[in-house]
Amino acid sequence: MTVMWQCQGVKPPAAPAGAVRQGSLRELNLALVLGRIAAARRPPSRAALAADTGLTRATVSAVVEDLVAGRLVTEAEPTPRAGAGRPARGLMLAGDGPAGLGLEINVDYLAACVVDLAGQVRHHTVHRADLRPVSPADALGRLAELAGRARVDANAQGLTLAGAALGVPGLVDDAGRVRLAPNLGWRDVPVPELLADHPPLTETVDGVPPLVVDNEANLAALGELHAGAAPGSFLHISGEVGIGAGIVLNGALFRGARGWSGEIGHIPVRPDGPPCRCGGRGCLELYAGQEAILSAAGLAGADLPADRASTRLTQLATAEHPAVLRALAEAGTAIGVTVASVVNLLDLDTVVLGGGYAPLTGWLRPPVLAEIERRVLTAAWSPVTVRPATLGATAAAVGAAGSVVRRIIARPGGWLARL
Amino acid sequence: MTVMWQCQGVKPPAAPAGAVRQGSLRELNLALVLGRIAAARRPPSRAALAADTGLTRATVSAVVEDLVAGRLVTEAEPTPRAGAGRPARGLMLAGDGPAGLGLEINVDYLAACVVDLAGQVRHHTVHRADLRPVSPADALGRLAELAGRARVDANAQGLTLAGAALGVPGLVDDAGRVRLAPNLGWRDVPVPELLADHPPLTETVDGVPPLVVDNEANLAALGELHAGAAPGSFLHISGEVGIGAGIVLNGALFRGARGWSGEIGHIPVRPDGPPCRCGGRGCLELYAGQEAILSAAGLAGADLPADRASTRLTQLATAEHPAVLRALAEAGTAIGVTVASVVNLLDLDTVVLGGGYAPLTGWLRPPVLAEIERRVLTAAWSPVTVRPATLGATAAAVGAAGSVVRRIIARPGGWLARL
DNA sequence: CGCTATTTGTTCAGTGGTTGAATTAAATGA
DNA sequence: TCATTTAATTCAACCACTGAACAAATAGCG
Repeated sequence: MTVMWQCQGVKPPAAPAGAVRQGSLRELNLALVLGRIAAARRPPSRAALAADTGLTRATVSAVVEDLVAGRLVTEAEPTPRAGAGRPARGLMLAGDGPAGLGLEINVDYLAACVVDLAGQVRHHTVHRADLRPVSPADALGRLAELAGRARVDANAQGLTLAGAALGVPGLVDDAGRVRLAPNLGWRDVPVPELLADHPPLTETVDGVPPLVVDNEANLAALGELHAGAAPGSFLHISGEVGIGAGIVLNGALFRGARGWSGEIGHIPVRPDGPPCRCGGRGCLELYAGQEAILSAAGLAGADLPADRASTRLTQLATAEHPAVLRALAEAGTAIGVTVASVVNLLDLDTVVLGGGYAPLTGWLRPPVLAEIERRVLTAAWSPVTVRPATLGATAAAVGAAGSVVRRIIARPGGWLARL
Repeated sequence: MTVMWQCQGVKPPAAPAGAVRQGSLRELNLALVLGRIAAARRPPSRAALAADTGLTRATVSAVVEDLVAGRLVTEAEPTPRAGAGRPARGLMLAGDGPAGLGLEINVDYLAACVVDLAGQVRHHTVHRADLRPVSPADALGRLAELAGRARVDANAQGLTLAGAALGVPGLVDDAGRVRLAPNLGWRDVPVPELLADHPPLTETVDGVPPLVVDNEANLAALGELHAGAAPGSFLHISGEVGIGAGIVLNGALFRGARGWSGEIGHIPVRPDGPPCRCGGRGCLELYAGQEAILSAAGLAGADLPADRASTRLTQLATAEHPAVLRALAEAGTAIGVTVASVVNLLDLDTVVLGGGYAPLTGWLRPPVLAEIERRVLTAAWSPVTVRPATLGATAAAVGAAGSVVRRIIARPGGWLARL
């Protein structure tokens, strides 16, 4: 049987860096103009784009024509603008063109969502189930079903899915294989092969396989990058059962030499502390992981599902439950020590608390900031912002879908060539 | 008086990202071809470049013509090559074109060097002096004198200086101002203003001021990137009086949001450890800084100059002096704990020990590797290499000069336009 | 020695894409 | 109503790359 559902991991999609042919020029300008349209707060006119990019109005017109023909851009209706002169026709991202499918497998739920070019979430399904006892093949089967329904819904809305991304709570290699997902109990799961039986969700576009598998913390950070008002560089920490981080540098996710960056949960906080299951000692996860916080708060036996734990902690903290407050202060201090290391190393000016940490930001922020103040050499000149993630619990799925859309915006040539 | 010696810090030189005009195309291909020539091990022919880049032979010929006219490339003499067919004419970087001037101010010496396009060090002067009691203005005056002599020597060799970079052991802001250089005793030193009195070393090329001021650890890492066989991403740790790090990601130095990345010396190793002068507690510098190692080795009172300390330690370690061996093992463990954090976070596969650590690598490596093994989640699948820097004590100056040359190679358009 | 095969480098017409100026389009305001 | 103003399109000119044909320079072979 031929593999119908091609798949890959996180290897950069053949970064060109090669010859700059004649046509590359147009491709670059398509990306440039589309990027400006996407980044603009209100629909810009062709003339404004010309002034903004430095291209001629003639060129912008030609480029925009291509983008409109490719259903990536539409003209906004009568623009309410003052002043004399012919009124500008605003340009905005099309709401009925290509869209991205985002998928997520987590410990206690599956999720699928569809995001259009403009970043709107057009479909969203969450399927709650404890997936630890389920085999990877079965879990992926259920996910494919969810994805199929998402596709039908998207098509009904006039959208065309142009790719999909899947977030998993673990390490993924270049081939899309899940090397290790401890909290899910997966090890060396060949996602591409297991999905080969299922019908493809989309066709390959521009050499990019329709499904990209990535770490959920990475995808959540990407979601934050493109949903929130986050700056070009920040650290996104997701506190779930484990603690993961996505590092966004200069507007791009940094994946590391092998795509395994962001393992912040196993940064040592106290090198001589208690042993961690990773083999090290005194890892952050032992002080600020979900289990650690719950047990410090005296809620160890409650056995709450992951998303409930955070809600419960928020309730108790709001009620000023002393043990919970103490547990959160301790966790915040540990996070702060770690974040101080990261900021000293990378000089980031923003830290986003995501996942289960997001609702707890009010209690975690003070100790985190205190440690940064104490330990970061440059803190005096340049304050570090600590803020909650703007996306909710589904950040990874939305971020996954957003990453697909983002790639289209960054390289529209591929999508247009497909026509 | 007009400022004759323009200056700036580390802000990226107006990253284009803007319009891709007609001419940009040529500029990109100039950079592409020149980059391949620079990266090739033996002088490639035009035909080989065409095959390599994907451009046509016709285009490569035209591009090369421009590069030769601009003195960036020369034809190698009769290439000893076998096989039938017209013999290829190899192309190599010109040894008599533009060159970079690298400068360094450190605690106990000043240095100036000139590096040509091919990466050869064509001039090198070190002026030893304890600069702590000297005023910044005087120190910079002496440096300007050194630079002037370097320029004369370079010109005598037929080289044209196309820019300069200055490394200082401290934090530098966008304007080239040294915000803080603790070991030098500098604070808020406006390098550009202080150098305004001195004659300019070069003219502005392509909008880039002739002098760029940067942290010495950053420049040393850049030097390693382009001298050593280092891969695209690595961490370069310089152990001097303080401990600095340069982070190279995907072949580019990562500077952080404000250019202050790499402050690895103040990453907490033991959050509750002894207080550090930075205000934190248990910083790496307290366990692996030069003073810490010397005092742990029982050499505290020796008061050796910075570069002698490392030599002395090497001698004693070679002689298996027990206290020294113990001190190095402890320092290595502290470095290892910190490096493990970094590798967990960034997934780097190479760590370079530079500065004073380079000659001590034999003793530092085992404990560093041991900590990585224990604490890095992905260590089992992907080994981390720990190796000494290939450049010696002058890595920063050479790296500074190299960074100038590197910019010309990356963007030859600017240099060619100057003609 | 001369011929062929082979590979390198150049020349030249053709084409795609941007430029700049002129032109058309559509509104405001006196 | 018409001048003014700004937006968008049209079109000849130009720049850089492409592809193919051609010239150059060598090795191998009879």
